[in-house]
Amino acid sequence: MNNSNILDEVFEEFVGNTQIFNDREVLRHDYLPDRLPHREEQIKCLGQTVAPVLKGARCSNVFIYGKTGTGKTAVTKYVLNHLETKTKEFDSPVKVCYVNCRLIGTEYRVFARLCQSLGVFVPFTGLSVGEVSDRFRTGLDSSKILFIIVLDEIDALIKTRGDNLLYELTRINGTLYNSKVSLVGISNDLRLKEFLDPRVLSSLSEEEIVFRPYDAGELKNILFERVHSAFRDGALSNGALSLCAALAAAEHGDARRALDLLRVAGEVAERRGAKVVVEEHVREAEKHIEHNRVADALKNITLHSKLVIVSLFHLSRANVRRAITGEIYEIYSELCGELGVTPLTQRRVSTLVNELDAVGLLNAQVISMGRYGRTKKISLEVTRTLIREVFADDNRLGRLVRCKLKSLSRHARGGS
DNA sequence: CGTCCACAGGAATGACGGGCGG
DNA sequence: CCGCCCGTCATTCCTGTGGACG
Repeated sequence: MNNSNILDEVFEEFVGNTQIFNDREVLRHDYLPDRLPHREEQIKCLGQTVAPVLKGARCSNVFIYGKTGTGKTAVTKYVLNHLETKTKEFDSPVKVCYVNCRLIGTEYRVFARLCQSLGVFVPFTGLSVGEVSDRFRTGLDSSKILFIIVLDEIDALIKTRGDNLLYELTRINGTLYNSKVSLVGISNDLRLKEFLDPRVLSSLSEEEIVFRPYDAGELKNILFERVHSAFRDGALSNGALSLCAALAAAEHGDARRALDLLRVAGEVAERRGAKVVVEEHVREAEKHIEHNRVADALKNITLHSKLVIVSLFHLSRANVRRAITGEIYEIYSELCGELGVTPLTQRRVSTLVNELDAVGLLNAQVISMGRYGRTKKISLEVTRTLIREVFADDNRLGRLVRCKLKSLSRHARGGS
């Protein structure tokens, strides 16, 4: 076969590939469609709540909650986008600022973000929180507006930083003369209320909107809405569509998940050179997504967290299914020795374990062994094959994964 | 029924790299 | 340049505790 034949094949394949998608962007979960099925009620409710700003009055604070992928962010953005275009029509002094608290991360940066949206300059570090908050306050008051602040994924911020920020924001109106603030808080966690100061809670939830999970039928409709623009005609089988909806419904009623499944299934089909996306591609997509999620998580943790994982890897290889903190720390220390790195304290490793638990790379449970103390039983939530695969690229870690450990010989017998 | 293990996990503190305003 | 503050990571010190064992 000569070279031009090979190229012909490659090109042929690529051209064949375009059979599946029309526009895959439509399937991204951050894509904002112009219709949001099964959320009419919430749209109406939020719309009614914010409407007063069109007449120059402050609107009530709103507290929105529901699990991931139930459309909270989409509905909020949808309503506020429409509100903003309306305000231009009416020429009302309304401004909206959307903040994702999980990405922004700290109180300081939230204030910085708010300042930035008002055109007030603040350095991204260097000032005291009080200073930034003052600048925000004066900047806000002098711009004479109705300011709507959307705090998305508010639970992430509160769990790590407390409700200080919310407390200040809910009270800020008392110190303003020319401007007013309204808050829209969005939380994935229903129990968030328990973490909040009652005063903050009552002020924040002047209005409440609940987003229930979608059921399989609703998910199917949501997907269906986007299928026409996303896929070529006939490139998606009905079975594949239903399966995506069913799988996502079984999990949390998570639309984001359903969209991801559908998009990846399409990509799988494309790569296989198939003309139609079928159930099997969806199953494949499911594995694919999970695999990537875990591999990414493994890559994006610090060296010491990786060493904790490698410790568990070795224990699990020696048939210790559920290790305890002490065992892990021992092996971890040895691994550090191998690398010539000074080990962290057990206290620190303990919180690393908790963090890894939260990400889902391992499972940690506090248990009491009575006479023999109180500790955490820790087990790996990742297959050993995947760990080998991910760490193989890394020189040092690859060696650690392959090597034999002295301290392990003692545990090898014990088992359990 | 008390003891006591092997830690859990909170609080205080510090080192460090970044960046301020004066 | 200085003194100050930030967030992050880590250490040190600490008090708390479920339940098997004696």
